[in-house]
Amino acid sequence: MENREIANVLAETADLMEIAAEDGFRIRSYRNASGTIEGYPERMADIAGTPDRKLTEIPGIGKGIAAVIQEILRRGSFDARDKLLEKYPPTALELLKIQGLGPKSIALILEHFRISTVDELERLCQEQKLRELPRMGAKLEEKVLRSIEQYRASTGRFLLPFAEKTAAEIRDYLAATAGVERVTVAGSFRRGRETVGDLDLIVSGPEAAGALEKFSKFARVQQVLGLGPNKSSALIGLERIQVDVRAVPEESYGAAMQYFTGGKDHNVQLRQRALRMGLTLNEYGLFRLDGGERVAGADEAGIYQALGLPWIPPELRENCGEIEAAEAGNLPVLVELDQIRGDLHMHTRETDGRATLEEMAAECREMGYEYMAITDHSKALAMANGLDEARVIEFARRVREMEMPGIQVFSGIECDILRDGQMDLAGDALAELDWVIASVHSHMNLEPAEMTDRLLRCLDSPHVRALGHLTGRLLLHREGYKFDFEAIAAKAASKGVLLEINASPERLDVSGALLRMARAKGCRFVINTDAHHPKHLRSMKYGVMTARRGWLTAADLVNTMGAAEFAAWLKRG
DNA sequence: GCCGTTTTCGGCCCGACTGTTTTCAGTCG
Repeated sequence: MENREIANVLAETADLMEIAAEDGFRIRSYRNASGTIEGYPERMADIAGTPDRKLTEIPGIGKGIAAVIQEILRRGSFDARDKLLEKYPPTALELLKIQGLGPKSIALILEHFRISTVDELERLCQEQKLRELPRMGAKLEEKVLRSIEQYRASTGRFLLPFAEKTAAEIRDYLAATAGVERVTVAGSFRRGRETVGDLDLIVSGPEAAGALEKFSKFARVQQVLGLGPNKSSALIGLERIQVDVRAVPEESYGAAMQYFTGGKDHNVQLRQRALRMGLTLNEYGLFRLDGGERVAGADEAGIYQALGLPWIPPELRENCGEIEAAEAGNLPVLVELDQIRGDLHMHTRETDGRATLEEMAAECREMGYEYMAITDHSKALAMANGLDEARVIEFARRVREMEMPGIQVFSGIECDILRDGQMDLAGDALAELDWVIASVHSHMNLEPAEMTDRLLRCLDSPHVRALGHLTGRLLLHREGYKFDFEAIAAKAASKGVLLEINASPERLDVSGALLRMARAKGCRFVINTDAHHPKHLRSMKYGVMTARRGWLTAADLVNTMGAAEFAAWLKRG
């Protein structure tokens, strides 16, 4: 059993304990343990299986939870969890995902109504039954109905780390088949979409058809949806993500990649272009209309070339001008992951991060960065133990004095933007720092005009160098807040304030389309991970994909600069 | 339930908003 699975069991149990109104601190211990285990570099199973090692070595894991982990490793669950699952339907956990309903409300609802699904909850609201319960009224019913809508819109889509991990597992599994030469992930994942609905894999080689058979026997298959000589589909894992695997002949490999990478509209444009040239394009290749002679198909670039175009990077294939740009020779040279020289937004234990300053710095250095910035929270974020002026200054001193050869560490802050647009920290404290990101973490439901004014106002602070996770969107969870993005981008450009491309796979909150708009207004950008743990630093790749979807080049970003150049840029008054 | 230690138990994260109240519980971040 993998750490992630153990962490899931513990986190779910914590949710159930919350519904059961158990002691809050005990619940927190379970949550803490879950987080620790998820990010722990060694497998729990290995530690538990080594005679002279103890799970209690791990901070946050004491005797109680160590025993629980042992039990989970043995049988997938544990006693206290089983008892909770007898008391509450397993779907109680699903109800917790509805924004606006917390554990107390769910416990109350489950006590009074025999419901177990989101559909039934919806009916309760529609029939105005919720208001029969204490402290629940019409407003809440409306709110829950809205939340259910949002919840439904997000189910069936998946965040990139899960999609990536699943795709890699299946790719490796299929690639290990004799006679399979190539296995590649296509689809929206290849285009770098922020979330994916399903996975498309293309397989080729003399035994490609055998790989389809093998795929249907993959250990994590929940349900086989179809299995033929050319294609197999299945739902994978408890999450039931649909995975389609297609076997194609070698000479069609590029055509299949092109066809199944999409996007749909890009492909329509491309096929129309082919027709105008007396050609026809499908997933098997590019052929002459008269006579059917094959023109291209083995590799993707050959297809574009035969259509009179340079190869177009997948991230651009959304039919938003990329074919015209390709034709005119104006495709941008998109930024690449290995051009990123530093990460400028991360947290430590000083506030709500899970690792120390030194641990974060060591990992950044390990990743080959030349520089980095520590940006913990400011005091308005009380739940994260945000820094006040005195702690900011003291912490900045520690950052500067830290011994970490090989990487330059800038002192920074992620400073809250208060409701009125003022910075959460006094100007003279901010002036002590090398780097200030301004972010919204509260009052996210302001009227658009008020939110716009708030953000415009914060741009007047001379200390602000970047706007952090500008739209506030949490993928599959929360919409971004409403404001006049163009106005903010225009002012940020004129003030020389960067827009952050937040690479956290739960955010990626500034879409490619918005990035393009901002770039047209003259904005520059920084890609940051907002890491709360060293492993989160590896999310940089998602930010780069998003930047590429925004047509950005290395020159549009500041963290592609070398350390000296970036330091000089920081110092510009 | 964990931690640290004062080795046997107390501290652990809290402010603001919302909707429902009529003084506050629940939720969120």
